Amino acid sequence: MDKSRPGRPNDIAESGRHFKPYPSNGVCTRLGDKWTVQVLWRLSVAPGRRLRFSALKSEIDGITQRMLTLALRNLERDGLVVRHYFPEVPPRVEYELAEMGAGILSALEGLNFWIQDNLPRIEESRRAYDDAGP
Amino acid sequence: MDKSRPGRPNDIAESGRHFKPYPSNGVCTRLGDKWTVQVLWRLSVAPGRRLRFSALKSEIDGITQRMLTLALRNLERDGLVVRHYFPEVPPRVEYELAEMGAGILSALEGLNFWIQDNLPRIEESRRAYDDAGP
DNA sequence: CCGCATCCTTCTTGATACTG
DNA sequence: CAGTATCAAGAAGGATGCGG
Repeated sequence: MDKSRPGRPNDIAESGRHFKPYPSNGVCTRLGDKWTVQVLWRLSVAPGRRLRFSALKSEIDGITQRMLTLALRNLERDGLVVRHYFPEVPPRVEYELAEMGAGILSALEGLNFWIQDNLPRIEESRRAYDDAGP
Repeated sequence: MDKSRPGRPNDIAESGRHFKPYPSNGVCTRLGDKWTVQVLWRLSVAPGRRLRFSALKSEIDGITQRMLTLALRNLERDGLVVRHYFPEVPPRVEYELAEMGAGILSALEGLNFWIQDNLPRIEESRRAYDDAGP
């Protein structure tokens, strides 16, 4: 299990066309990460459910090239997104929301509504807890 | 913004009764972490929606005292769980699932079903992707 | 344009010992 | 029993440079 290496960052996560996927591969973990749901959402509202890499990058505020690439690779690997590569010059790559990708977004609607309805109360609870403070 | 300290771990996250909450405080981030949903789930199926700290700890396989404490503190702060402290000897503490805690579990049902239905296909997609590559 | 490599920082989790 | 404190390690995210 390679317990040998000391505590530096891993910096695994890719190499060549077939990258090494994230160590944490649970579905919920992926949905909880910083960018994945945003990527799925942007694709779902795009015409033809497709967007170029650069379009995604400019629509998602604050994402870096590296993190967008990683998110897309993991989504592709899971079958939630399809990658279309056009070997032109300069190259063009489009990402398309797959059936399963649309499905998981629907499955998230209930949670989405709940959060919209309850976030104010959660934030109030946090304020109260913090004010009671140390 | 205190950029001074070099790249060692933070080890923030608590101190005294009022701990310092996780920096990432989005609801989805919390749900994506390793233990929170498990804790909510165990409480929801317990009689009276209540369990002692030690009961939770023994029911959730692999969780450490530290991580259980942190998960419960964050849930309490968000108003999803209520902490009942009994100053006996030895002390007893019970955690109760609050209304909002039950609500978020219901909101997660759709996602839960989706994952059950689609996990086999996701795993197959992962195998195919990994096999195709180097 | 798209994306990989490298380096670095921050966040999250774990192991262990100790206490009211 | 139910925590706190401390140390350590692993994983996620960001900045930047290079290349087909």
